[in-house]
Amino acid sequence: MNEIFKSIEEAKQQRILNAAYEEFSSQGYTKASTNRIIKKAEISKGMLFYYFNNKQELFEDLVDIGIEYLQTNFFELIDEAESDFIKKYYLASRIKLQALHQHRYLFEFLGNIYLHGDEDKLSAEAMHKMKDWRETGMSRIYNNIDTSLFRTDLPKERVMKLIIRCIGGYERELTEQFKMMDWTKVDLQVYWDEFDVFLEDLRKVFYNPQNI
Amino acid sequence: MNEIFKSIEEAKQQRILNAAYEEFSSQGYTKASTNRIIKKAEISKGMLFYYFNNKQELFEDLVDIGIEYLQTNFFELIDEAESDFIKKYYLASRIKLQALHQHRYLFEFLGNIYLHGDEDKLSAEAMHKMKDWRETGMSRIYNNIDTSLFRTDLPKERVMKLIIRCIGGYERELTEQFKMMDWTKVDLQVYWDEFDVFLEDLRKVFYNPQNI
DNA sequence: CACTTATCGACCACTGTGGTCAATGAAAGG
DNA sequence: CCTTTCATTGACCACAGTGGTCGATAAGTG
Repeated sequence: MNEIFKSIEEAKQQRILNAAYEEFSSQGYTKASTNRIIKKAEISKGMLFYYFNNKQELFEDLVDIGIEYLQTNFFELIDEAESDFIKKYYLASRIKLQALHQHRYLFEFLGNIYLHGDEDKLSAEAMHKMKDWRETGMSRIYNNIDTSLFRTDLPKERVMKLIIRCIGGYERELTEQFKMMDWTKVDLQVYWDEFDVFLEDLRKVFYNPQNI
Repeated sequence: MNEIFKSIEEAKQQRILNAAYEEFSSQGYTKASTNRIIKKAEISKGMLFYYFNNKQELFEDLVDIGIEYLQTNFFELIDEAESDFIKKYYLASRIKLQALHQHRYLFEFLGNIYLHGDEDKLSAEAMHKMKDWRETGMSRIYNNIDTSLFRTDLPKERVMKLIIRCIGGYERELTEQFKMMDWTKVDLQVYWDEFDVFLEDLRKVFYNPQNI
């Protein structure tokens, strides 16, 4: 798909990808600056346009590469068979953090495309891929849930929504904290321990006491 | 403080304020464009620099005006005496929505100043005012909570955190939905009804059954 | 009438944009 | 060894957008 770029030194690829993901995810397509990207990636201007012919193609390649990466390094690692929702979500979070470690801004990049109104920069094919990827990915997490574990005084769907909101709120707190520091160097164990406590609380609150 | 601006037609003031809040909150100080502001506010370039001498002063005035507005139209309306946390949070949300109706991007503007790294554009006085405003405002909501209403099998603080995360997640869902549509014209009653159901669920889940 | 105040947008110097390309170094092949 | 191919650079370009100015008016006031 882009032989030249894919044939260069892996570390350099990563530097360019991460710089570009960060720039596009924070600025959106139009305001993203190729100059800032090359500065952050520490390559010359000529090289960027040698690897990717222009801004548009760079963007398209980023989407393709990103989708493929998450496909193999996130969604496919989620255990569809696991039916305990909280456990499954926990495992998914761990995998997500693993992926974030390598491509810190990838999730933000793909998530913000629609937010920035950059859909029109996507080829019909890429758009289809993204939709597909999103749906099958989500279904991997949200399907095959054993709702009989839930407390019974509330409708299943509402329990599930509450759980999702709680975890979402927690994730948001964490990422906001992490934004401040160089979290690739932070000892994550502390945070995982806190996370464990949090999930136990969730169990106590949202599961049927018999099933804890 | 800025007599010229404050003496003009109220509707025009609002148009300018909203346009500026939107621009600064989404772009940050440096990237915010006065050209886009005047276009959105439908005034001429000359007028903007007639009311506010330059970009910097415009920004400072926005902060001052915003803080004052939220002081009288948000924080002071919160009933400090209310000790039922869920009820209080509900009332605060209603007041917030009321305020959002008039200045849609004000909360975002003030909230994002630090995020965008625009603290240096603030005078020491404004900085102090903001800190003060934040702290007393927050304490108005989070102080004087009757934690004896909470379920007793979890530490109070953890129950409270869970509640906050749930409501935060819910608010986020809503604002993301609202971003898509012109929500100043939406019938909000539907959403308030849903919100009521949601809060009842929270009660059931996080309060001691005796106290529901 | 004069004098002040409100309003406009063409204009300015300047910065940053995406993209090009002639020049050079490095590697490979015969 | 020379030639050809590939990798790499950054000065350079036309252009778009920037914050800010200012002389020309129009509107109001006394």
